[in-house]
Amino acid sequence: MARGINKVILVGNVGNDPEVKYTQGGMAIAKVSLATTSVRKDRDGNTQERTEWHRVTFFGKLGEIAGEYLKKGSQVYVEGSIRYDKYTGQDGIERYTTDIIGDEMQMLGGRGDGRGDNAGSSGGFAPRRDASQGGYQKKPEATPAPAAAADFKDFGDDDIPF
Amino acid sequence: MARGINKVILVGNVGNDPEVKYTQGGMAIAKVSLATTSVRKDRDGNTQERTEWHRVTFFGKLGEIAGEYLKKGSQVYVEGSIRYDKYTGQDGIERYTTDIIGDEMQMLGGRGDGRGDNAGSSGGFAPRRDASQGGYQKKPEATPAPAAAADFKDFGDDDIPF
Amino acid sequence: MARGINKVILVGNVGNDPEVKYTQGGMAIAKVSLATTSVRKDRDGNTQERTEWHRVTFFGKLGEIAGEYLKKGSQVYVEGSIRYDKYTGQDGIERYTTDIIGDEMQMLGGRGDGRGDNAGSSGGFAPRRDASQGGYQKKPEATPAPAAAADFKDFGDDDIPF
Amino acid sequence: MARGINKVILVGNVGNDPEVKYTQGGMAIAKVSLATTSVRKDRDGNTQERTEWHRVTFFGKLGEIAGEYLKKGSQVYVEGSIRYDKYTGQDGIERYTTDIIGDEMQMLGGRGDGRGDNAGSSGGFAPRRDASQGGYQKKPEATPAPAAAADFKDFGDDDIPF
DNA sequence: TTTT
DNA sequence: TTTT
Repeated sequence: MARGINKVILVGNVGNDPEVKYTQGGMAIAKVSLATTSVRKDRDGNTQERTEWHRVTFFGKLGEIAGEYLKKGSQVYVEGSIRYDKYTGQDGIERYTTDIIGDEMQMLGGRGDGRGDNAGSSGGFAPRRDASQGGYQKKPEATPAPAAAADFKDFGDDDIPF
Repeated sequence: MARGINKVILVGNVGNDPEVKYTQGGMAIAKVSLATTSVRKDRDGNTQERTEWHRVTFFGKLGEIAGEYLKKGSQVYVEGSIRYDKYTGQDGIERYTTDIIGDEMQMLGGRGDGRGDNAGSSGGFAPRRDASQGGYQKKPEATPAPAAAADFKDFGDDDIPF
Repeated sequence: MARGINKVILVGNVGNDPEVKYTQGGMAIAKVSLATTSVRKDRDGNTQERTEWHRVTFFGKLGEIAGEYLKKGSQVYVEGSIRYDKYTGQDGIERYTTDIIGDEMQMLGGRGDGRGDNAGSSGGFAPRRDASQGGYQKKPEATPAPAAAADFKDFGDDDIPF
Repeated sequence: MARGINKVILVGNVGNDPEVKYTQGGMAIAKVSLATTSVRKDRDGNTQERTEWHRVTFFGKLGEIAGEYLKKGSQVYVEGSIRYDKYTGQDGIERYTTDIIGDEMQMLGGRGDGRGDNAGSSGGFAPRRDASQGGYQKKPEATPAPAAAADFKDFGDDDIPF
């Protein structure tokens, strides 16, 4: 019986173009690193800065959207949960990983790349140019058109009046 | 184009047994009041306490679960969004309402009712006894068995490995 | 005794330049409207869009920062709580208001990549030009220099190692 | 310049009595494991359950409160941030840890009805009996009386009217 | 290691 | 209207 809430909310900048691969069943898995930086004053009055790099994974349709629209430098809102895994490396040593499994994503800042070279775009968010070659594995079949970059939230129950 | 995040997280105690009604299409709509109380010290060192009463609405399957399992006094986690509405009363005066539209709910505290009279129950959360008469409107048709009280989160994509 | 969590997380666009006033004790109170828009498909496959306008209030130092840095159109992250109030208008009619009391704020989108080509700028977010005249009431005394626009989070305990 | 939001919200059950130690400066550091369990149906209709064990650390006053009031089995709400660290073990191997740094905590479920029959108790949550011996290190000096177990949120600015 |  |  389920017990508990495991929720993560991140706003940060993506450190790399997404890596996208597909399961045998054709489900997309997109991975990015996401940086969140915080500042504080230490007791000497000096400003201290610290950056956490989150490994964020998106599955399914959201993985496809992330693979299309996120790129190095994008500022993004991510909501998801923390997942801890353990594996044994080829060297026989047990290692641990922590991943954020994203279940909602929203691009921020209009022209989130900051390279500003897509002037003339009416919206600000464009698919990455190399998206069709991107990732390290092709999707085996035709990709359904990604949902508008708009809001990536899944609205489950179509009956619900907003 | 969607822009924005509108997210509310509440943990509080329910002030009343849920009111449940059904749309013509058979969708459940459950409403409860939820109290969240905060304390702080004022500048005189006195403890000040303030309670907010949130109007929480659950639609669809979650509405059915809420109608079955929540009752006056239940401690509950609710995640949802804020919705503002405006209507004109019969007196011709415009009025405004604020509702929390719940899209996740989880009961807290094991036997959240405190009436402890359902001894023998193996779990602690039992449907309200009067659920079948509850609310102010009957559901027009047979209610599908509610999901286990367990975890009320909708897991959208069955492909996603946890 | 306090019971409950009342937390709101918003990402949206500001609808107006902030209104700032000061209490007799000199505490800033800044108010803005913040829009969050969501989209969904209705059962006919049409895209439906709905915008909520949140009334957001910032107190104290955060109110000063909001008053300086937010302006109409700013995209912003806000974390806070919901507060419901009731008052009786001059017409003798009871009315209700809902406000989001912000306790954390972070500006978004301002060339978040850091590769900005206007090197020499300290960061991308500039105070509003008319900030010194802004608002509808002056602060009675000298304003302490606002914290760097950077991260508006209050780090309470200086002892805590990040 | 700070950029980003790194926020975690957990509701779960504590797996062990807290371990509390103190820095040379006398600051408490309390650590607990917190379990969050989720369920979902796999594609064969079988119920799958998965538990994440979060390492949660509380510093300062909140660490003292956690050390006093949390115990194995407690249900608790925690809000904080994720922190990743890397260290080299005595075996010379680099290892990584992930911790949740708690900055708000609230105990849940403590006889949420309030009609409790052990009148005379001040409230439902009692300090752990062995708190004075608890943890694996003593605090070097007198502990300031912990804040009421009530609400552990730090209200920063005493001027703020709720 | 928790909880249901 | 809840809860402590």
